[in-house]
Amino acid sequence: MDQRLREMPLTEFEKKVLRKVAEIPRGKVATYGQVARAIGKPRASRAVGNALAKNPYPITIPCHRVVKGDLSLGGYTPGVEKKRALLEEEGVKIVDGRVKEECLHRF
DNA sequence: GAATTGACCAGCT
DNA sequence: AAGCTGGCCAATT
Repeated sequence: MDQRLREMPLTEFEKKVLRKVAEIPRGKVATYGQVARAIGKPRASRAVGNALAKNPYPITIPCHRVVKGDLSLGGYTPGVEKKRALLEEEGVKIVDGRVKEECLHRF
């Protein structure tokens, strides 16, 4: 429990990630690679996933709008099925576990 | 301070 | 086409 209270000093990198993800419009999704590139670190897709996994602001940051570069759902700590349901409810079309390219948000 | 992990990506076999 | 390996970034142990 003090683990959470311990500290939450978001680094610049994380802040950029959260900001980009937060600006993704409803009904659209972005890939980790896209987000990583948008913040100036095209090879930091992993760190992006980590930032969301820690999820400093679960309400401010709709992490479910971030998918893998292969357009597959990717991962989701609470449950991938939940993620798929949320995206579909937001208007994202998912076929065979893959998000439609037209649903990708362009930065 | 080194080694391991994690919601990944691209390239090679 | 599917599976494996290496590489990259930040955080945790």
